[in-house]
Amino acid sequence: MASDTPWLTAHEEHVWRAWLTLNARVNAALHRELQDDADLSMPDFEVLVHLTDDPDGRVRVTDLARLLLWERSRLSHHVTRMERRGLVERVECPEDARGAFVAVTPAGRSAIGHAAPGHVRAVRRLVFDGLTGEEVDGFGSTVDKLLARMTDTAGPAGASDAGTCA
Amino acid sequence: MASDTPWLTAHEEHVWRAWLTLNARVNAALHRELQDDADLSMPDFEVLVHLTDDPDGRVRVTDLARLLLWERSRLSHHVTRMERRGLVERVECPEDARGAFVAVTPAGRSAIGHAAPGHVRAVRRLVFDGLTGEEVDGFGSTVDKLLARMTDTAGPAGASDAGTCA
DNA sequence: AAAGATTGATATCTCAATCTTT
DNA sequence: AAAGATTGAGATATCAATCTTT
Repeated sequence: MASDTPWLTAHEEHVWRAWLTLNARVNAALHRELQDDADLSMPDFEVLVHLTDDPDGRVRVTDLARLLLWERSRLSHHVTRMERRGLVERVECPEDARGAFVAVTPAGRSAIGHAAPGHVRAVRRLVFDGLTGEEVDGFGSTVDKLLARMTDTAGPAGASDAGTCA
Repeated sequence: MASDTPWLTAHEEHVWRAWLTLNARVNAALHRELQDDADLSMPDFEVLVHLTDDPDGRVRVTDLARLLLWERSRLSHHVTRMERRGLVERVECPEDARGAFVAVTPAGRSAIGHAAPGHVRAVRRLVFDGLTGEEVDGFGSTVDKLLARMTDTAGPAGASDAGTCA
């Protein structure tokens, strides 16, 4: 390893490793939870969260990709698979024939409705229970600060902002 | 959604979403960094970190899987691919003919040596620069607390502890 | 039979084309 | 040509067998 690189301090190294490990464990636990409860993967769940957040239950492909921080091609493949399972469907966009919506189906709503309570319980149990209000606050503001600093530094493509179809 | 589930508070929900987003962005940035610098993926890098941490540069398959929080089968496939690229090699275990070591090759050491400085710089830039010492401390102890609480709750298989071959 | 590890089939992700509409 | 989206090929991940040694 090159000798002129400022290395992480022992404490930082520890924090960094702990962060990586914590993430892996949280993801694994939530994955199992969703799988057992509703036969959904985490990506499935994320997609459904954003679709059901919309009043009309449908979001333009590019917008959804931006919300998810995914590449459009990944989303397209994923939608194809979820469509095959009846969880979502593609809907043509009247105002722009190039575009398309992804829309939740009743089955999709049912699936996330079935999954959400257990998922929320798991997030609570894994992340928030046992932390003091002070800790949650400090944790949150630190995460926010980190996030704010990199908002325009990373992430695949900062696409347009067309909330509606046009 | 069922009505008797204690939902996340607005603040917790915010923290949780921020956490997910931050992770996605950090991972994406580090991925690009490693890819550009040394043609390594994050999983490649993680494997090499644990191998080069060992004095002999080799670790038993099951132990490595535990360190990585991976399933053995994933590791086996990954080792096959890394072996094909000359980064690691499989070594028979003399004391237990069932077992095997994964060992770094000189090319593997060279690759991680080439990747490490940029990677460390990126971690510093993304996560630690701009945080006060207090914030880093608070962040670290919170992450530690979370991690400690779930140590035996999650993760694929808490395997044996054979550090050496036997 | 249990432990250590690998294999094969399938699902998913990534990257570079491709296709259509603007 | 640029924007919106999809496709196909190759890489990686997951899950359930399988194989060998203890």
